Amino acid sequence: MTVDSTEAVRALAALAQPQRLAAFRALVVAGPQGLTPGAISLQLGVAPSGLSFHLKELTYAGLVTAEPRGRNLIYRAEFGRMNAVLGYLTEHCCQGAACGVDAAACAPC
Amino acid sequence: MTVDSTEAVRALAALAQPQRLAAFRALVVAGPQGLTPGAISLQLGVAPSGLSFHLKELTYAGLVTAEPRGRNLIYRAEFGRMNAVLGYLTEHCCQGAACGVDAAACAPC
DNA sequence: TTTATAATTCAACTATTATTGAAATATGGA
DNA sequence: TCCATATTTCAATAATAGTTGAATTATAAA
Repeated sequence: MTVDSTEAVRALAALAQPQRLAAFRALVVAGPQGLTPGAISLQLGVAPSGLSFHLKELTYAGLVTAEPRGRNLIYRAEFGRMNAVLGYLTEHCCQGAACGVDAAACAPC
Repeated sequence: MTVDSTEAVRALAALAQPQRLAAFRALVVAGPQGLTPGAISLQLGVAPSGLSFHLKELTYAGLVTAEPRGRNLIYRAEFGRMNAVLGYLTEHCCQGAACGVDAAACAPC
């Protein structure tokens, strides 16, 4: 999976906000099991309506998905998309220059 | 070199704008030689005053530096910083989950 | 010293994004 | 059916970001 520059900008914008980055990180930690907005709201101490706005931004950027489950929604991080964004940045950060990337920085995955 | 979440947000915000991402990419391609604002302005077709604003954002985020040279400025991409941002995202994208990162995505560097 | 060039700064304006609280929608359980 | 819970939507507002063109600063060259 790859991402073009417009999609990259969208994803970067989605993550470029403290609460959204925190929400995304929480979803990353939660893994495939995902989290409900209520759980995220509680965990981060953000108002539900504000969180809903932010989750919509992340969804629009393709970084998370939502699945209805009873009267909850389960939000999950879209790891494939996030990796595609990382791929875009890696590729365009290194083009035409020895950029000294430490392979170890990639290893934790 | 590493980056905390505040610095990561700052860098993401700096790149989350089409003209800035384009300017940064141009500087990455230019490598250590760097580019003057005039050259970037010409290359991307952006107004000098607008470009100056955008370059200031990138500088504030630590992603570029400026060095005076005669009556020009030479802007250069800060590869170390960019890699630190990539490191932050990689680390926090993978935490607690098998995220299926393709090692090849890291290889181009 | 004067002139031309490179870039930034500033002010005014427009557009986008974020926050808040109240109202709406929908589901599950009593 | 009725009530409580989970979440979203909406409207109003506040804050931040981006654009434009004119003015400013500083350097180099004539």
